[in-house]
Amino acid sequence: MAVTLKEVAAKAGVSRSAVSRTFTAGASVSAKTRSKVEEAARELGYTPSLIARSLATNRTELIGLVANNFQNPIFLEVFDLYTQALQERGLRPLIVNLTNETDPDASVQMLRQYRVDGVVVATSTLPVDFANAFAGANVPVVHAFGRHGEASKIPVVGIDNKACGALAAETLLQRNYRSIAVLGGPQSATSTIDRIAGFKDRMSAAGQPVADIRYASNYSYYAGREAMHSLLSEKSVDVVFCGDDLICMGAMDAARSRGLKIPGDIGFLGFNDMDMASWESYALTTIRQPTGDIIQASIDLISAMVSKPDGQHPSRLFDCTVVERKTLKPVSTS
Amino acid sequence: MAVTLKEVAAKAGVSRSAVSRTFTAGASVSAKTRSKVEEAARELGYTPSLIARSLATNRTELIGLVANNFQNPIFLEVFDLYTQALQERGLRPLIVNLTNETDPDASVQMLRQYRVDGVVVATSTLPVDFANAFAGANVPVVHAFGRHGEASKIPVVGIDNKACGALAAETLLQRNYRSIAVLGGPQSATSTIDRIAGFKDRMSAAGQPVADIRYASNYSYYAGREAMHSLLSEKSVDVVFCGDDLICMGAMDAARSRGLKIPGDIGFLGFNDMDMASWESYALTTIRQPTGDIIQASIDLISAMVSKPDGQHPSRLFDCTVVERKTLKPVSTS
DNA sequence: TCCATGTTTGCAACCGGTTGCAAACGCGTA
DNA sequence: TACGCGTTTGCAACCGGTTGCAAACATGGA
Repeated sequence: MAVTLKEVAAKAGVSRSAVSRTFTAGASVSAKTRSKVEEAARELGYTPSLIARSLATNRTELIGLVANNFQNPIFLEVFDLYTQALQERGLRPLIVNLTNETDPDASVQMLRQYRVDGVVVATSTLPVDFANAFAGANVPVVHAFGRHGEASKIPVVGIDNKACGALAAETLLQRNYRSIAVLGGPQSATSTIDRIAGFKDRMSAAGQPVADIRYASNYSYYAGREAMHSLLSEKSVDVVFCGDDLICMGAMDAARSRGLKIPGDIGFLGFNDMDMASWESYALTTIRQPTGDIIQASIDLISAMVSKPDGQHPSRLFDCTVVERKTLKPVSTS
Repeated sequence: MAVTLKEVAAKAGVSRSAVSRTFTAGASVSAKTRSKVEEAARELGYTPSLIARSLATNRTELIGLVANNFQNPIFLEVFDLYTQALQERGLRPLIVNLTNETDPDASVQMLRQYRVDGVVVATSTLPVDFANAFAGANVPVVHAFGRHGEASKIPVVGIDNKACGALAAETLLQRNYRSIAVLGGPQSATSTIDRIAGFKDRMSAAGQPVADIRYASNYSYYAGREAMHSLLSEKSVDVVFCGDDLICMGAMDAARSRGLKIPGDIGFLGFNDMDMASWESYALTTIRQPTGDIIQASIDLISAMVSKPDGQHPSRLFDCTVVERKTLKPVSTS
């Protein structure tokens, strides 16, 4: 059906190797042959088959991208950046939607079947079997947005969640908030656990209690709203540190629907700085996670691991920063 | 590196064909051979190479998914549904991020290089060359969310934008709105053109003028907000029909920042019914586009085209419906 | 026991490229 | 003109599977 190497070779009056070489960078071809081949290829509308090439070279230029947060808009940014950054490097993402139903084994299996050169897992929690499954098959894996310092050998690119939790506490303490609550992401997520740990450490260092800690059932607006309603029906607090902007927006709407003014009656501090955080109806003060840097670094890392499997490939952590908008009262200058 | 057919065959004491056949559905293998092979494969951790198989069978099970709306959260829903639906059918998406910078030719080229079985284009405007490029290579293409009734041979799955525009006009007329404005998506998008055409037809059928028509520069919150500010600085209107929910949210925030109450002072009607439309801070009354149905149908269609290239493959259109929330005043019962 | 029939098996060619190797070539110099 | 050296070229084997074909095998009936 499609035009093949052989046909181009015949038309150009050269060998198949010659054609192959004109299409592989850095191979030795004379200018004359090259132009003959290129002309023939153009006339025939030849497109080299990456499938065949992959088979011969044992490289597919395919990177598995595993994710499970298809509900959270932050992931759209992640997607956008990944697909573009990979495209720029001549790589292609093969996406796995790791929803709760599909079992991880099947996904591992399918990525191995396609002989992906490497895998980037972009979920805060990495199923442990994943690591082993790919390690067993000698496929490099990078864990983006993952937990640092795990026993696992898989390099991580992300943030220091404990430090970010501490930064959040610091931010609230500076403003003299007294009754401080935490509304985290799913309780089982390592990112949640670490952030809250960092948060509590900083609070107790300042001799302050944490008024309430609870968890949204998932990273969604609705989960945030529901958890916040449940919190407010039990007690009143001055400020809430949320584990995710989306959760925070849900929480804000819950507070507003109970007649509370933001930031007058209650303050909110988000996490991520997703695009929507700047929308006027929310104008969320939030801890910014440098998504772009993390993604760029994780692609750099996986590329390096693919080309130098035996090299050193250390984890990389980035700093978070506070983005000031309108959901917290100003820093106390007393 | 990876375990191959040959090694499994050797271990199981059978021919390579026998191994191949135990891994291809519907092939003739005795129960005894099959179990020998399966055991050997398990012990060796064998995973058949889809690359090699694709080369031999001329089928990759890869579907190109081309999109350019990586900014719009509606696309996350689209993504989620596509990846899942494809996974269920044993197909895999190969995603192309058609940003303004990347030239379409390169994307066509890369999808052809990977020998995708088919392509789903999920953007409202399909670059015309796309069609020809794939048609030339005999690759089936489906245009999801596209314009129906074009001269092009490419089947479309989507909605009847003119009818939806008329539905929007009808909805506003029923509520006795008088000074009615339209804030469309990008002016060049065919979906915008058609919706507005349908809208105007219905309005003039009722003998009503359209107070203002303008366009957001892209499908974003910010573009909507900016366009709305520009509208309100020139005139005041009773209600605005927006070409997209996201644009509508931006427009709502612009109106609110000027002190207008919704729906008291001004009404809004959105389009799409994306997840966020139901958030309390917006509670958008909107025209719902059945995204899930469209995606499912487009996958059905592309699958059919792949397996029966010569069959009839008609376009499919779905109906839109109005989702009532809180941004319009009630239907007038006079 | 022999034959006809249907099933299972292995052989070998093929899918469309890549690449090590040695032969052929081009070119400057003696 | 002959020689040596670096470049370009074609040959042929290989990547890891599939599959048409014919031989080998099993099964049941005569």
